[in-house]
Amino acid sequence: MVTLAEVAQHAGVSASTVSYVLSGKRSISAGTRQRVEESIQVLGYHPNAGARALASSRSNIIALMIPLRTDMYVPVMMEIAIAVTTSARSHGYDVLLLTGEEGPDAVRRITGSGLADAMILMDVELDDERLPLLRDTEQPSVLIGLPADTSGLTCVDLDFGATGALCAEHLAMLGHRDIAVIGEAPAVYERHTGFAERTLDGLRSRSRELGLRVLHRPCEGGFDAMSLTLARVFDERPGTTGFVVQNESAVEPLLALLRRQGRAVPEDVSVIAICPDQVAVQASVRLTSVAIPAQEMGRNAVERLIAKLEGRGKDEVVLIAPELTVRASTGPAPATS
Amino acid sequence: MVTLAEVAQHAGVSASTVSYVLSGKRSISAGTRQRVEESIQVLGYHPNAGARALASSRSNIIALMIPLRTDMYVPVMMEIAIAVTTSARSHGYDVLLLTGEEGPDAVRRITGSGLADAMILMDVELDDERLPLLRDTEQPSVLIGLPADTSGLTCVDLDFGATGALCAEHLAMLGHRDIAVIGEAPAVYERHTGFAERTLDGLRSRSRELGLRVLHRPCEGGFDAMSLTLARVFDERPGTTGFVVQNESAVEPLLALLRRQGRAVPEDVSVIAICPDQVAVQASVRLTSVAIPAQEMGRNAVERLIAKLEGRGKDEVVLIAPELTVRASTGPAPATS
DNA sequence: CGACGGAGTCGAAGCGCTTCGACAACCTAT
DNA sequence: ATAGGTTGTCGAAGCGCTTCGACTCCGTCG
Repeated sequence: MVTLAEVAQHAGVSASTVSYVLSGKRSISAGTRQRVEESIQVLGYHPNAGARALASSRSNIIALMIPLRTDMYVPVMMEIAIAVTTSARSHGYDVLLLTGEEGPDAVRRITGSGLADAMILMDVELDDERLPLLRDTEQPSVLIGLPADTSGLTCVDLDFGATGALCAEHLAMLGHRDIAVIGEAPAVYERHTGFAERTLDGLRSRSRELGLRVLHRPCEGGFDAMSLTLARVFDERPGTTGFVVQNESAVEPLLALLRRQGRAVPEDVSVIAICPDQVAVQASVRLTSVAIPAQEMGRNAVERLIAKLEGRGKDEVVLIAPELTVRASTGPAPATS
Repeated sequence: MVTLAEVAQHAGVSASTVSYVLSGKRSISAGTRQRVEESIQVLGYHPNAGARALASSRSNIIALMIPLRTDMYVPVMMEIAIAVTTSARSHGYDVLLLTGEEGPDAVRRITGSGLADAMILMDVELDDERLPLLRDTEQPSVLIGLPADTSGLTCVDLDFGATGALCAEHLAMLGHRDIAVIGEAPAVYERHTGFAERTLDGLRSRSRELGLRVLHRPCEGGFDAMSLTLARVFDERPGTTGFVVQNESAVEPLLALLRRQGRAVPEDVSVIAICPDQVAVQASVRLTSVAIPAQEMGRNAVERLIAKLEGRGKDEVVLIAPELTVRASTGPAPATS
């Protein structure tokens, strides 16, 4: 293992000089810099992370808490995680992966041990028990998601309220009157995960203004659950012609079921999905959708976090404006029979 | 920030004693131990990770390199990542997330800096450029996946060769004669990712023994790609009655297309998927499948790694035996027309 | 022309922890 | 009673790095 001291000796300078070459915190003559950099190359030097963390009290690590559960749509999580990791790296940070499993203790452990300089939390509940800890600590943090009380916090999220409203508007504009929302699994609501409720609120209040009737049904993913849910929807509101699907693992089952029932999409029934674009274009019908901008959320969160770490950056709530892309799954409401 | 020294003072012992209480590396009297533990509680002490790493030259961190690409089925990756993280935590390790993006440099950076004590690599190519580095270093590592040359390496993977064979056997037993393999995206083969080729090899050689005719077609996920692929399959081999699908994002499109063409599953056509069980039961037909045991792979990899870190544990290749579960998507081949 | 300031470098003092050797106190076995 | 072992505790020496103050050159300005 090569140390700073060895590099210094090899380059004929003092250890501190090498350190300053590395950090750029003091000016170094061109000649010295070059000699040092050569020695680093030749010896294959890599600064020791522990020593660096100890001396500077910065680990250059960002902690990322991802949900453990499997009832949330996973690709989105994965995409965010990768976006976070990639952009963190481009700022010189590594990412430590934590699962929600440990809960608030994980927050204590990380802030206490100085393992990470900052953290990003995903899957935030409306009244998340980790929040008080975050407010108390010096350690910068960013939430991906929106709790009920955002005071003293920085949050990044898709504007799910607007997303719901957008769906309502699109369907209303096409002349639909009875619409059904296929929501996330019941557990997601019980846990009071903000995004699901906010979507619904946004959709409902805009629907009221537009004179749409809304039926909301939570739904576990999969074919069987969707089948039951769909039956009950048409049972209760036979005239339903518009669907908004939030649970992505219900999308394909829904399409298959509608097909099987002889209801054509989009001639008889329109479907809007809230999902990443990739999913929308890969489905068995090219789906009109509101995109979940996973990449952007991850990148944005990292950028806020870095800003905070560097002293710029304030507490703020960033709501990304939703965009609805019209594809082949929505069309004018059929003439009333 | 509370330090060891403060705990020591509060408990009326020396710093080294506190350290020994924490590590258990020397015997401590019951009384002292208790006083120290109380002080730790009262003061809310958390050992500083950097200092600990520096002094002990162990960071208690495992690095996990996941693929960046999006052409691989993501839920499996996510599941493995979560399994790795969870079991690492239960052994007292944290997980550092790296994307394949950095390539071999990431390996150098991690081993050089002592940021992690060991690493787990996913998405291993047959002739992966990271392997020489791993063989050269002292740092323990485990691959999830199987390269061409496993000498000096520890690998954990599903036995994809046997998986392919198993699929062939099942279809042969049901009387099918012409089968098609819907493979991963072409890029996966070009990259020489081991699992895809091994599945195919296993399937082909067993098919030869059993007298099955095999048509293999790589396929990007999604409806459009699958539609093209399927057309070409039936064009070339109109008598195809059995499908083995490796690319999970092709499963639903395939089912939808078959339905649309009026081919009933499993009466006219049988479909086997290679995918996590959850996917198989949630599909629009309950799929006969060979499970990808993501959890087990993750857990297993961590256990081997810990064993190596503790000095037990040798280089070995662990191939998990595949299990085929018969569900509703396979049945006897239709009588030849 | 002397005082001054900036650029470039060095030495030394830690950062908070682990770990080694030393030592005191006690408990056996002779 | 004494040698020998255990057991429990302490002090001190680092681990490899950052960073502060100090120092030496220079070039510059009044």
